[in-house]
Amino acid sequence: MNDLNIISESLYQLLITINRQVLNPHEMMKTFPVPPSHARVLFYLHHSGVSSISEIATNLGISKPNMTPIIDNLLKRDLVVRYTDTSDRRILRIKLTDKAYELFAQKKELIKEMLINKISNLSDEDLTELDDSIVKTAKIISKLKEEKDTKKGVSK
Amino acid sequence: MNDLNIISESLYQLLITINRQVLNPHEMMKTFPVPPSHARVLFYLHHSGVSSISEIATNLGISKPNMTPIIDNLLKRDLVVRYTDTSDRRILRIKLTDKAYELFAQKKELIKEMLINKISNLSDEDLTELDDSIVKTAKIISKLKEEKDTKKGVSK
DNA sequence: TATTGTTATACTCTATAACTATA
DNA sequence: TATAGTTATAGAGTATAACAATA
Repeated sequence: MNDLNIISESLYQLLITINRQVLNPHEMMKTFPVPPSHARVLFYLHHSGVSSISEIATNLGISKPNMTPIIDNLLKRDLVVRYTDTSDRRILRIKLTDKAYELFAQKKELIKEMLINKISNLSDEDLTELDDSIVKTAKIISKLKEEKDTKKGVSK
Repeated sequence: MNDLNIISESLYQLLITINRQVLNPHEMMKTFPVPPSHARVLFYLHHSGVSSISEIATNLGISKPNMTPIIDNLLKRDLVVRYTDTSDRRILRIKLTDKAYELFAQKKELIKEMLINKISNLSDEDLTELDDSIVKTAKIISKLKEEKDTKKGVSK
């Protein structure tokens, strides 16, 4: 029988350490050519695929009226396309463009370069152990369920 | 000889997985009773101790004029105290109050409860392996150097 | 009658330029 | 002359309430 309290403490410390020493989310968001809320919408679409405006708003905790200028801005920058759902003409579907996918690929490479730079001073022994423990951690964490509202339309 | 490219890919995937499945930084920031920039100042002070206004501004990428209302607001909420440096009367030192430290302790407990809730469905075997790999990962990551500007006063 | 998304609007957060005080 | 921090101000981001269109 495991002590969940101890494991959650370890996990908490890991999260703190990562944010301080590896990748600060705020710094990462700032590398995107759009404001933070807009970048969050892009991340959401990158992960979830085509989504309605309400679905994005609910899952990201952004107010619906605020979505209009955000999507307008992303449209202007050719990062998303917007089209009406044929079966329910109230709903607008938002989809990332190829340009957006390219942007994500570029950012990923930049982040990886930064990570390489950070870990390059570790000993070979540490690197081997790090790779092993990272893969194990990620594998188990990916089993955790992700809570998300996947309804097409979304009530309050 | 390790392949840094492969390890950085593993690390990148871990960061993505954590943000999606474990703890979203944006959600965590929103639980603080102050705007995001104010919460970032609190985090900075919690980690770095007493700091000057310029030091905080430079390290967090916040403009100096913007620091004035942020510190005023934190003062009003009794989360920081402000006092003049005796050796250089231009400099204001900012320090967290006991109330702020209590707030951090409370938030930590809430996050740990949330983490326990998330991992409680894992098998005993997974939990044992998770704890082991987390501790190993955190130990090695904590060896990475943290870049920070520690000058008292700070130029551009 | 309920839901999707928008408009109108006010409030909050933020950055740039010009300033005062101290070194 | 340079630096710490502030004031003034305009712009960007956000949320609440009321609305039009569709179901």
